Amino acid sequence: MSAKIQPKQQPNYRERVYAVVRKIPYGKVATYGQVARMAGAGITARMVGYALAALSDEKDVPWQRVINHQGKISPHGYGFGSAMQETILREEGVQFSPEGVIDFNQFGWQG
DNA sequence: AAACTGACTAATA
DNA sequence: CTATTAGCCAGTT
Repeated sequence: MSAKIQPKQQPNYRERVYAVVRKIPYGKVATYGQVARMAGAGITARMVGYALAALSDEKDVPWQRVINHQGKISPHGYGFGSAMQETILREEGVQFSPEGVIDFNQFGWQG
């Protein structure tokens, strides 16, 4: 019997990160550290970034709503991915300061 | 297997 | 306010 199928873990830490990111409501933003803490122990701010980077084109995850704790968008890599992120957030109603900073007091997700 | 890198944060100076 | 250092852990080379 039996058979214990799956010889391996499934619990991808990424799934936990995505689950939290999906919870971010429209028009709100959260920091990597915040998401990491909500995802539970074992998840660090960097892991959130890796998970999102590995995400790729999953539209099921509002990765654009995740920003760094400075209230700004972190520089990605090549291309203007970060610029696109700002555009998307503006579309959602998020306002940016002249410096490109988002006011957590107004748009920060309080979960 | 060791070394390097990376969408981060917090603490210190 | 900026700059620097350390901690963090997974994925890649």
